[in-house]
Amino acid sequence: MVRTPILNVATVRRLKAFSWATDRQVERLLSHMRLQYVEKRTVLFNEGIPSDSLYLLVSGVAKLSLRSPDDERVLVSLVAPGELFGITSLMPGMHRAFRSEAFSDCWVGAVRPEVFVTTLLDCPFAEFSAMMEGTVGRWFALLYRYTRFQSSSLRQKLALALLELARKFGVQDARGTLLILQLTHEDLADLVGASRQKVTEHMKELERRQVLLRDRRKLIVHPDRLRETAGLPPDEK
Amino acid sequence: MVRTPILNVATVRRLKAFSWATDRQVERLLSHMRLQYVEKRTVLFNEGIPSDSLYLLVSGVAKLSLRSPDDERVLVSLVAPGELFGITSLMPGMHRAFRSEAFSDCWVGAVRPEVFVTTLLDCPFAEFSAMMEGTVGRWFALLYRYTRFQSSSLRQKLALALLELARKFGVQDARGTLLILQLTHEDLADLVGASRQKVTEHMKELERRQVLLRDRRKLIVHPDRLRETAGLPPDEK
DNA sequence: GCTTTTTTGTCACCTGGGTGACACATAGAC
DNA sequence: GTCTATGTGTCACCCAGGTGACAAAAAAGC
Repeated sequence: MVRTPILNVATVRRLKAFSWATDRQVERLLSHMRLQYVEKRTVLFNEGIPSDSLYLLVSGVAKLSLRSPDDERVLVSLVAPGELFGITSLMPGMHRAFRSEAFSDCWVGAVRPEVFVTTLLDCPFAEFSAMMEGTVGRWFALLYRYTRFQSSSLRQKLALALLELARKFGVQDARGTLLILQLTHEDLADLVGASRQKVTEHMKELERRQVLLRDRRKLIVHPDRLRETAGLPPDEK
Repeated sequence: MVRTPILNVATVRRLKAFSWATDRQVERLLSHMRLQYVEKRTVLFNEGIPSDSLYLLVSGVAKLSLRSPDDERVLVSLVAPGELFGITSLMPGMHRAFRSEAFSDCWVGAVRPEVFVTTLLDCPFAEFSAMMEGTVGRWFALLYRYTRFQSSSLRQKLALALLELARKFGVQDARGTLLILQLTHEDLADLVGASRQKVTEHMKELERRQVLLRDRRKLIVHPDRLRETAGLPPDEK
């Protein structure tokens, strides 16, 4: 028999995430929080689905993971009691980046992100979330890339890195997406954490396979073929 | 001869980061922005120093990097024109996580984070930044770990992962820091992106070296020795 | 133009860590 | 307690990618 934990204002205010909030704010927040018991191994949300809730882990341990192209599981992080998770819900229209499941039996509180923000910060949710996107959104993309790196071959890492560069520095061109950037193989090597020599080899190979081509020292890439070599699904944007 | 770029309201509003702001907000923000020219290879800020400015890259390319224990440079990201960077300044008392330098000659605008937040969001900076820390702070820590992973051996990765776990799940114990968590070697392997077998080998080795010990299936670690094996400086907290 | 420096391309060789296989230990389940 | 699951420890073998070395090709100075 599982006893429902008591979530009172004093308990919550002791958590680092809320130490700065007032009693009234915490009170209001709690009144909007749906508490649920989640059994070990149960999936709370999956990667890729729209995110409409922010979670507070009340007790137990939660796990954030993702499934790589070759179907390996990457354990991104373990969530400790008192932590907030499911943060993608704070950014407009963003889908879940990771899957979350209970690592042990858990008590979890869920709030709508709008309630969370307006209660604690007293500013419109739309503005807050646009702000988040403009500032930390980029960091998120980075984290995403690095978690993918975890289980990738050098070739895949290169493809992932080039995709990111294409998104940031690419302009359309008759032959593909032109990167307006002077990148040496050494720069790429530093970006993917590999040796310069191997990067040279793989870049040659990618040229041979028509995934990219070079005009002097400018790169022209084929995003869809890059996605393919990176083992990503064929474009969702 | 370098021409100072013109930063007017219309130009700035076209940037993704500000598309949602009003003319008046952007105007006020610009009036508080110090524009500076940064020559290629010049360091804008170094890792570890207090962060008191938020930057907008106006033109050129900036580079975020870090120096790993064995002195390799890790290129974390390249910043494109129109992007904000130096985001650590939005979190209370946080130091720069990465070094930033000009990858090409750049024009950069700097604002105080308080001005940025109060202008665009009209809510107290202290609250906003506490909120950021409680929500995305954790993601930052993750990003930090992953960037470090980039140039680490398996042994170092393990040490880094265990340090993070100790911070989250550790309780003081006569023999060290006890992790209140039932972790299998397979879990650890998924966390650092390695095979279960090698994790077993390295864990044994760490036990032999007295970096950690096991009581049944609970781990007791020695954070300072872990820092050492991870190649981190001996604790700054 | 010529010279110097920086990048690229390609070797041959080495090593950290992946893989599969299997024995042994531990911990739940009953 | 016994039985069965799930973890742990340790092999032998293989391969992706690191390292060093050096030649060829581009850029950058001048």
